[in-house]
Amino acid sequence: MPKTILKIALDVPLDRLFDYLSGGNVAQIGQRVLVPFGRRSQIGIVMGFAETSEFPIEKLKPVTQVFVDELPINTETLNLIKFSADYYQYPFGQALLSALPSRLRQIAPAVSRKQFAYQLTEFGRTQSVDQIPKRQLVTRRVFEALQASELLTEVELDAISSGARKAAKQLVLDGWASSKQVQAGLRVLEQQSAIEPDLNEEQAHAVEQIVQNSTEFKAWLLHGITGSGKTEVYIRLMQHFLASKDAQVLVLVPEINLTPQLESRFRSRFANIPLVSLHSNLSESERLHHWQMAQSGAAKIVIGTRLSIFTPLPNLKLIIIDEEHDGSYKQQDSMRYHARDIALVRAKRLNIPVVLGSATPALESWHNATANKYNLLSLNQRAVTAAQLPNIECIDTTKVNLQQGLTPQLITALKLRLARKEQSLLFINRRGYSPVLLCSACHWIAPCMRCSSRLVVHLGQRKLRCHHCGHEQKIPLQCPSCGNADLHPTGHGTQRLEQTLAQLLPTARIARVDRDSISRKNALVEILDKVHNQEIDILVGTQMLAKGHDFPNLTLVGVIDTDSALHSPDFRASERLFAQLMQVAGRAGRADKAGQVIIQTQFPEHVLFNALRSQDYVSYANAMLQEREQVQFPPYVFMALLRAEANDFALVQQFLNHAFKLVRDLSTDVTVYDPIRPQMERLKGMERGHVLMQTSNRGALQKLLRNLVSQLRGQAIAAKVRWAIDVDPLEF
DNA sequence: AGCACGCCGACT
DNA sequence: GTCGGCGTGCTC
Repeated sequence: MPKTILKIALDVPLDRLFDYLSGGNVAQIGQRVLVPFGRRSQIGIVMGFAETSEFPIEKLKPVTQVFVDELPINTETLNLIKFSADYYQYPFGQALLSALPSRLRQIAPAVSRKQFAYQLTEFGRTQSVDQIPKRQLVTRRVFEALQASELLTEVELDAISSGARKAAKQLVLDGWASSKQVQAGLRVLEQQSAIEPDLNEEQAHAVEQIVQNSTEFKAWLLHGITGSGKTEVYIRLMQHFLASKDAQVLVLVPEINLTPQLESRFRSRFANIPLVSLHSNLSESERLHHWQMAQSGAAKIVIGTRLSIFTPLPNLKLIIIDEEHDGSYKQQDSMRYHARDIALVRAKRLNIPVVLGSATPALESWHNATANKYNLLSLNQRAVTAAQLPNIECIDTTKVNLQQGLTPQLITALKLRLARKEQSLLFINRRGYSPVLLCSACHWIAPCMRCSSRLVVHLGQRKLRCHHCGHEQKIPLQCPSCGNADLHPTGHGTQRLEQTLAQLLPTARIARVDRDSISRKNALVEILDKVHNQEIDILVGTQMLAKGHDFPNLTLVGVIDTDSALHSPDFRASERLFAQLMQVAGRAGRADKAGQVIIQTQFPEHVLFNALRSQDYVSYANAMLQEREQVQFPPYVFMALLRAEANDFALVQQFLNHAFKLVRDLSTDVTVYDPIRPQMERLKGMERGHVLMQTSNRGALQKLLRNLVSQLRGQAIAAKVRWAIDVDPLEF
């Protein structure tokens, strides 16, 4: 009996596979297919074969099309996604399809597209670069590259410059070059790799340890203070692994902002090794192309954001997770996975090493390191030996007269840098002009109608804006509550700080970096270039500035207001704040100049600042862990949230009460708490609530969640609210 | 999730 | 008389 039935995963919120007749088509596991589903067509992935079906055989439909020209997804990737879907209580088909580039979710064959490639004509070969005007730099470089190479594809041209395609087209018009269509591939230009810096003893030790254990699963926690040269350790490791034929390395980075930076550093050091990036700033076709290069094994280095943890990589030999503590590794909608945790699972299943790098490891990771589940490697010296640690001081804002929110000490320090022609960075985690619009008469505050939040004043556009739902409205001329015309923007945001500085220090050249000023595609790169060229004296910005950027002439970092995080009800707030402040402090004095960090706070004696002043992650982490253990918080217990939202809170409450009772009856090993409302009670017009489940027994929690989800799916009330399970939640 | 069917209220 | 509201049910 031939196996004529295909078991197919579809992008539907039903956690099962669907049976189809193969219809004579030959398909492999992991292959993409098109099938009829209800009245429409759907893309599916073949997950298995069978001879019989539980479903009435006469109702089975045949698959419409098998995309035989595409590589099937390998079983390692399928199994990893299956594990994730089970662990995070998410329908497998949806988890699988959402891990693919969007082009592969669309109903069209996605064979690698054709692209144009250029070569010199007979005439072009007789020409010299000196005939091209010196100012047409890109054209000159493209011409030289064409001289050096037989054929250059568009992707290869992109590596020269963003204007290189245009220059190549012009060369065709001039008769110097010709173009033709070729199958998209991935070659690299022959060029010299950048010079290798020497490693210090700690770096060398770290590399050696991992290299000596390179063929088995081990989790390495690379704890290195800012400037200690973690990236150089990654590069040496990659060199080692990539030396064996076909080997692939996956590097995860927290945000797209950091991708181009690391990408160019890797490209300069791995000039002849094919590298692709995977992040949401790519166009759909770029994303597909890069993904397919990874899947085929052509790309040896893959650098990407969290979603790239699910990329099929046939010869994966090493996973590196940079800034492993970063919260953006956790997806906050649909399947709420943590890319770092999935990376650990993937490495373990492949029996390969995984390296977690951070200056301030997540407490979960630190806990695992101290419990010897992870292997700890410490980098305590700054890689540039002359570089000194910054001097950190807290200024008590209750004891001095503030000038527009700035302490005299900070202003003096800023003036000193200006006089010395050194640069400063002011860190303030609030976008906009001021976070609150306040009525001086009745103390009315402009609220967001759709969220339980306040509207932020944006003076530039003369608008009030909600940073949670994006709602915008005009700034009212009088108080809607009492009619008073005296409305005050209260508190400080980046825009106001920028304005204040311009008044106080009229000679200073100031640049602001936040989501508003960076929305244009190359804006951040342009500002950072200006900083490097000493065209900026003071940078004002949000946490976007905290990460990765290296400014040798920056010697002062000011932190304006972080007190709200000190007393936040979120038990992870202080961990996050500490990591953030360590990171910004690390921006100061990276080269041969000692840095100064000034923190303005009402609580200068807070333990967090004491730890920060001595740059002592280890003691602070241990102290935080002790606290967590006493009150039984993660990592000492495992948590899961049942989140729900609806227009009408009564429905949410009814649903959560029902779920609460279910959980109570389902498991004795898991503690369940009464439904409560999250910090953001209302978001985008939806009333929200959640139920917290907690246990020291991960297996019991998994079992409970499986039962809970299957029971809830049948309930009428569950259809009236939007609900989701969040395993190992980061936000409450 | 879509997309149907289905049974009740105000409109050309 | 029908257009359309969203409840309910199904998809191999």
